Amino acid sequence: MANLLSVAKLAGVSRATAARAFSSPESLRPETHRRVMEAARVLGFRPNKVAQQLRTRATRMLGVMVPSLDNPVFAEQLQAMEEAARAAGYSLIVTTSGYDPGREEAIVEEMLRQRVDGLALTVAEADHSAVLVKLRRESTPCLLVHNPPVAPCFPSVGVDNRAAMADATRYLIAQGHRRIGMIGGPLLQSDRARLRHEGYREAMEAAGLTPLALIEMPRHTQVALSRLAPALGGTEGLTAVLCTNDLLAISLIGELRRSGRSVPGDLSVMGFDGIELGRHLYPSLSTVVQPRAEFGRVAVDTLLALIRGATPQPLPLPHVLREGESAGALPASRQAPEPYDP
Amino acid sequence: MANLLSVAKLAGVSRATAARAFSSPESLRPETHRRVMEAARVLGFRPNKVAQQLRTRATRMLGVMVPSLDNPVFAEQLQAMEEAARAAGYSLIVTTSGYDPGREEAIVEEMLRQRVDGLALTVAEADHSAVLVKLRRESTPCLLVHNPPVAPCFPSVGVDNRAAMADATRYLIAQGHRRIGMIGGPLLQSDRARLRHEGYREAMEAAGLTPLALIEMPRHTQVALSRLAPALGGTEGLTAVLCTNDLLAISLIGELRRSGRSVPGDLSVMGFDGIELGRHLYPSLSTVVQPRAEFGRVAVDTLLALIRGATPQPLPLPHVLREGESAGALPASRQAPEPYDP
DNA sequence: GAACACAATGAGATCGATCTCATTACGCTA
DNA sequence: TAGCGTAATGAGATCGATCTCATTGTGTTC
Repeated sequence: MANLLSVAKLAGVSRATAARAFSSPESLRPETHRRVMEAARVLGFRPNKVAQQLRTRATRMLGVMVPSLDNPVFAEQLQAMEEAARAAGYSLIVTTSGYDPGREEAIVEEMLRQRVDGLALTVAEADHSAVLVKLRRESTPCLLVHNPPVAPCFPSVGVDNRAAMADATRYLIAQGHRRIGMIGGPLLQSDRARLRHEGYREAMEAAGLTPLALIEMPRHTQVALSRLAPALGGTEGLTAVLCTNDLLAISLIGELRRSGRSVPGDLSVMGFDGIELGRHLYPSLSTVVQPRAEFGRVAVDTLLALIRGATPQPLPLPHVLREGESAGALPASRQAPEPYDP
Repeated sequence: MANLLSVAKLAGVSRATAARAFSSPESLRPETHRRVMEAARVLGFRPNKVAQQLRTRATRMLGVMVPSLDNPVFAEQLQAMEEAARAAGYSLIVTTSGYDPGREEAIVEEMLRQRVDGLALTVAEADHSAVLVKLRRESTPCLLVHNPPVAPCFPSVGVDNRAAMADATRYLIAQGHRRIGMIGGPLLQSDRARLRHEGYREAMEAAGLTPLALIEMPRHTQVALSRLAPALGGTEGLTAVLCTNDLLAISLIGELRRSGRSVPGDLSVMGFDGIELGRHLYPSLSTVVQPRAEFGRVAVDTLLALIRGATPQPLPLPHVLREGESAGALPASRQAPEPYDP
C-alpha cells in the first residue's frame, strides 16, 4: 500500500513536505500542495493511523468497558458515547466484562497496551475493584460510568442512585402504598444496587415504614416469581415492588400477568433506568429515567477533558421519574389496616 | 513509560533479546529470560501494541459497524462478537451508522486508516451501497452481517430473510388467518425488509391469499397506530400483522392494548429477531428468532478465516419460529366470509 | 585439542508517519 | 542587482517494537 514516501517521490518533494500537505496545507505553496494531493490521489494513498499514533504518542482511541450489552441501558449509553466520540475525532474500543473481575483485569491491561488515550469503565464494585487499584498507579485518564464516585481518584458520571431510588419510593408512598419491597439481580453487593437499596430504606424509614431486605433474583434480566411469591400472598403481602432495573421490572410484570395477577391492580411495579422500550409496553413502565444519551455525551466530554489535563468534577446527572401505567394508586380494598399518620 | 530498550539495558541484553523474552521465550537461556522478565517487572514495562502493529502490519483489531445500538438485536450480536473476538485475541472498534450512507462512508474510511484487519458491516442496502463499491477495490477483508449476500464479493452472515418471513406467514395462515398485513420501519427499500416482504408475499400467494403492501412506520422502534388503523377496522380488517422487527411488534402490541384492543384476540402480532426481552412480556412475543449470539460467533469466525486468506462461504444461519402468546388461532367469530379451499 | 554443529545473542534495518532544525527559495526594498 | 527577511522545503532523528542476518558461545565428537 502507498505510503507517504511514495507520494513524496511521485510529487517530487520530500517526505516532510508530503506530510505537511496533510497536516498544515497552509504552510505549502498552493502548487506544491496540489502536486502532493494529486500524487496521493493517483496512488490511492491512505494515511496510516498506526504510524501517526506511534509517532505522536496519542491514539485518539477511548477504551470502553461495560458489564453487558444485553441490557439496553448500556447499549443506549454506548450509542451516545460513540456518536460523541466520533464527533470529537475519537474511536471506541468496546468490551464487555460480564461483571467478572478477571475479565475486567485482562481487558484493562489489553487497552493499556493498546495505549488508549482514556478509559471509561463500569465496574461491579468501584470501592473494592482490583482493576481500579491498578489504574490508580497508571497515568491513563480514567472515568467511571454508573459507579458512584466512591473512589477518590476517579471522576464518575451517573445519577445519584440513592436519591433516585428514594424518589421512586416516595412516589409509591404518595400513591398510598405502605408495604413496598425491592428486588435486584444477583449482585446484591454491587455498589449501585446497594445505594439504591439505601435510598429505598431511607425513604421508607422517613415515612415511618419498615424497609425490607433486597430480594435477590438469579439473573439481572429475568425474575423468578417463586422467589417473590412468599412476599406477595395474603392481606399482609406487598402492594408495590421497586426493581433495580427495567428488565427485571418488565419481566416481573410479564410473570405476574401470566400468573393471573394484574399490574398495577394487584401489584404496582417500578423499574429503574428508563429504557426506551418501557414507554411502549402495556402497561407502560413507571420508572426512574437515567438520561442515557446524556450519560454518553457527558462521559465522553469529561474523559476528553481529563485527557487534556483538566480535572473535571462532573456533577451527578439529573434523574427523572417517569410515571407510567405499571404503578398506580393503592386500591381502597388493599389499604393497610393501620392508616399512615405521622 | 518504559520501553523494550530500557528493559534490555537493565537486563544487560540487546533489544532483540529482550523482545525474544516475550515472543519466543524458549529460544532464550532460562537465566537470560529470567533476567529480562525481572527487569520488565521492575520497570513496569508494558508492551506497546501500536509499535507492534506498525511493525507487524497487523492490528488484531476488527472494525464493526451496525446501524444502531438502540435495537437489542444489534447489541446482542455485538456482545457475542466481542466475546468471540477477545477469545481470539482481537479487539473491536465499534461504530454506528444510523443507516446514513454518509456516515457509513466516513466510518469505513476511518477504519481503513486505522488499518483494522477486517470489517464486519451491516449496511442499509447492500446492493447499492457506495461504501461496498469502494471496499471492493480494497484488500481489507470484509464481511456483511444481516445483509443478504447479493454482492458477489462479500461473504455474508445472516438468516434467510425471505424463507424466515415465509415461515412466519405460513404459521399465521395455519392458525386460520387470511387477512394478514405487514409493517416495517422507514426504510422500505432496505434489502432485508424487501426480502422479508417477498417471503410474506410468496407465502400468501402460495396459499391463494392476497398480499398487501408493506405499511411504513416513521421509526424503526415505534409504531404509529394511525398508519395502521385504516387496515384494522370492520369485518374486512386485518386479523394478523407481521412486523419487520421485534421492537415494532412490541410497540404495536402496547398501542393496541392501550386503545382497548386485545392481542391476539383482536389482532395477532408477530415479531422478527427474537430479542430476549420478548420472552418475558405478557403476552409473550411470537417471533422469528435470529440466533444473534451465533451470528456474532460465526461473524467473527468467518472474518478471521477471511483474514487468514481463506474464502469461506458461510451458509445462512437457521432461524427458529418461537411461538409466543401474541399470535394465536383466529377466533371463529372472525372467520373470513369465504372459507379457504384450494 | 581442533573442528564442527547448533544454540544464543547482537547489530542494524524497518514499519510509516511527525518533528526539529538547517537550508534553500522567494519577494521586497534600496 | 545586491541584500535581507521570511516563506518553503529538505535531511535526519524519532516513536517502540520485530525481523533478518551475522556473530559469538557452547557442547560434542574424533
